[in-house]
Amino acid sequence: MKQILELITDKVTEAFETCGYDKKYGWVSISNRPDLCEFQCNGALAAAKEYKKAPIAIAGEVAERLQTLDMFEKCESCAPGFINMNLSKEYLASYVSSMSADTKRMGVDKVAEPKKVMIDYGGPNVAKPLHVGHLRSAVIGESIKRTLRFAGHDVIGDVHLGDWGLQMGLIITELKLRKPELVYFDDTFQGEYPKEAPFTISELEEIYPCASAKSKEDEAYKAEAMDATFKLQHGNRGYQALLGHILTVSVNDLKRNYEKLDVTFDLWKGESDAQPYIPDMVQKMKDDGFAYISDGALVVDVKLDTDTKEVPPCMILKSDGASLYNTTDLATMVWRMKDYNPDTMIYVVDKRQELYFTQVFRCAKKTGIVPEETNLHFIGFGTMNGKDGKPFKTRQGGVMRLEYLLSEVEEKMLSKIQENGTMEGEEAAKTASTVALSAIKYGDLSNQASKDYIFDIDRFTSSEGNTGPYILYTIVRMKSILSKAGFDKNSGASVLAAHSDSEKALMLELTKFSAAVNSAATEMAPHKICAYIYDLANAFNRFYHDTKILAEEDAAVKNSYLSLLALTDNVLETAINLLGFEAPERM
RNA sequence: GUAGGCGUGGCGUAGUUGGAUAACGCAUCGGACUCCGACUCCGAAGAUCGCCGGUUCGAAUCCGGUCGCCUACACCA
Repeated sequence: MKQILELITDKVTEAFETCGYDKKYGWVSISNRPDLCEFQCNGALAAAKEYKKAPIAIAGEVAERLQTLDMFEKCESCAPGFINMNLSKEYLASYVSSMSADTKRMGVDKVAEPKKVMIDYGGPNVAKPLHVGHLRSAVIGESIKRTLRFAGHDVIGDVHLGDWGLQMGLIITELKLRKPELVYFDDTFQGEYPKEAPFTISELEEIYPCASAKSKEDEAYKAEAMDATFKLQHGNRGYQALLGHILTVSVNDLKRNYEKLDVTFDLWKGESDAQPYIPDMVQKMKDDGFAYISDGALVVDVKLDTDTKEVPPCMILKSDGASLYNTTDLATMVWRMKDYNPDTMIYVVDKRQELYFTQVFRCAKKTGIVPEETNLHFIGFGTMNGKDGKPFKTRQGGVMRLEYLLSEVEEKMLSKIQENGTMEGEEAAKTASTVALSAIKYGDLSNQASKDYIFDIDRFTSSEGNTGPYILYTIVRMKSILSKAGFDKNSGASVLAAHSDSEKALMLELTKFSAAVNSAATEMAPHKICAYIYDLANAFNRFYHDTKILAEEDAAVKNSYLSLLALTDNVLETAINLLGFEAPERM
């Protein structure tokens, strides 16, 4: 279905042409003066230069021609040369009705050329609990994934686990100290290792920080951990079996936590999956003459003449010959290209890693790991700060676990529900977590991803203002009316011409859905969806305020109202789904 | 030091391919409704868009300079 702006632009373009002007002047935008009109065209102002004619004269000619169309209710020129347009109520109603008939997509077309997109987000570390630092990547990545998918692309999400390196050696070392009797530490053992892991997730979460702290004080301990890491990476059977257990236990726990956030991944690959590709990759870089030794380390130059800043070479191997983060990330691209051959790879990462990723991206292109036409896209997000404007910390000053943050917000929502006394028990708890998630995600996503933002729990959980709970409340209210009326939400029934200004305004807002989704998808900017949702919710509330829906006596009018409500509900629920949360039935 | 980002009413944020009176929320003040579920609606007050200059008929937006804050600058990920 064509977007409303395209349809109008088509007509205005045509009018410019028939009046003898270039069609490029016919572009139309949504009015920035809603008090004057709904849509505007500024083309006459620009055309005035080329045709050496007063802009108002050009605008007048074009407007006169447009007036003859029944698409418009009003179409007039306005000093110094604007063309102001209002759609006719009938035309608008018919457009909205066709949106309504399309109950799955509400008039949003899929992209003409779907791309295969891999999106790398999450980035949790094995054996370590998720903390608030992981929140933004998960929330933003999930939303972009869903939005691109809705737009029609083929999207694969990969969690990209941190499951390689010294941390594994540390865990093994500490485990050996505590339970030396385990068969994993018996080098002579030839049999099959137990299927059951020799630890639980809570033990694991305790072991890692303990080992990490010890290694900082105890040189010998650290040496042992490094040795364990080396053995693990060079085929020690027992250690590899342990790694398998660590992965299983940890990934199960991570899945549980991501599930609470309503975040899912198609792939649970990690750094360890990239290791087999490293030797050949490095060898090829050497053979092709890209990699050379600098200060003992193997590097690839990625500087460009156009750089205004110093871009250091991309390091491939450390001077001791060991691989590092870069190596793993590049090798990850190797298997991603080999197994999936995506058109685009997106990385949703802290913006402080931008320079690092330009190095890696350039290196990947230069060495041919990734072909020139593949799009590598870095989405850097800012820091989540506390009310003091500094990075978010617990009261004790530590890093807060994501689970605790989540339950704190849930408790807050639960107490609100209890105050209202509308529900209790399991339903109350479930609703509280649904609303809590909306508060957290909407609070995050309504800001531009690249900017820092302040996590203000009181503001985010409020049911007033531009918040998740406000949006949900608006939706719940609509659902309630629809169910009271016994209206089938998915009937796709048509809508009559607007009876009031607020109803027309609501319809106009609905027509902008397609454009909003499109720009959010192409710009990978979830905050655009938030802005749209909020505008739509407001438009609905204005309509709701001055229209008695259930009490409407004319059955046809009432039915039209309900259709409009169903469509609004449908659009809002689809939109919040793109943000990664959903609405409860009641709240 | 070099490079990048940011600076918009008291607070939190939109708006940056240049376009009409700089938008929204919170907070403040005044009304309406209290009916279809924590509400909602209408209105008022409040910003020389960090500062200076330039380009333009027109600048929050582009250019130059300047101040402030944040960040990154190879053997950590």
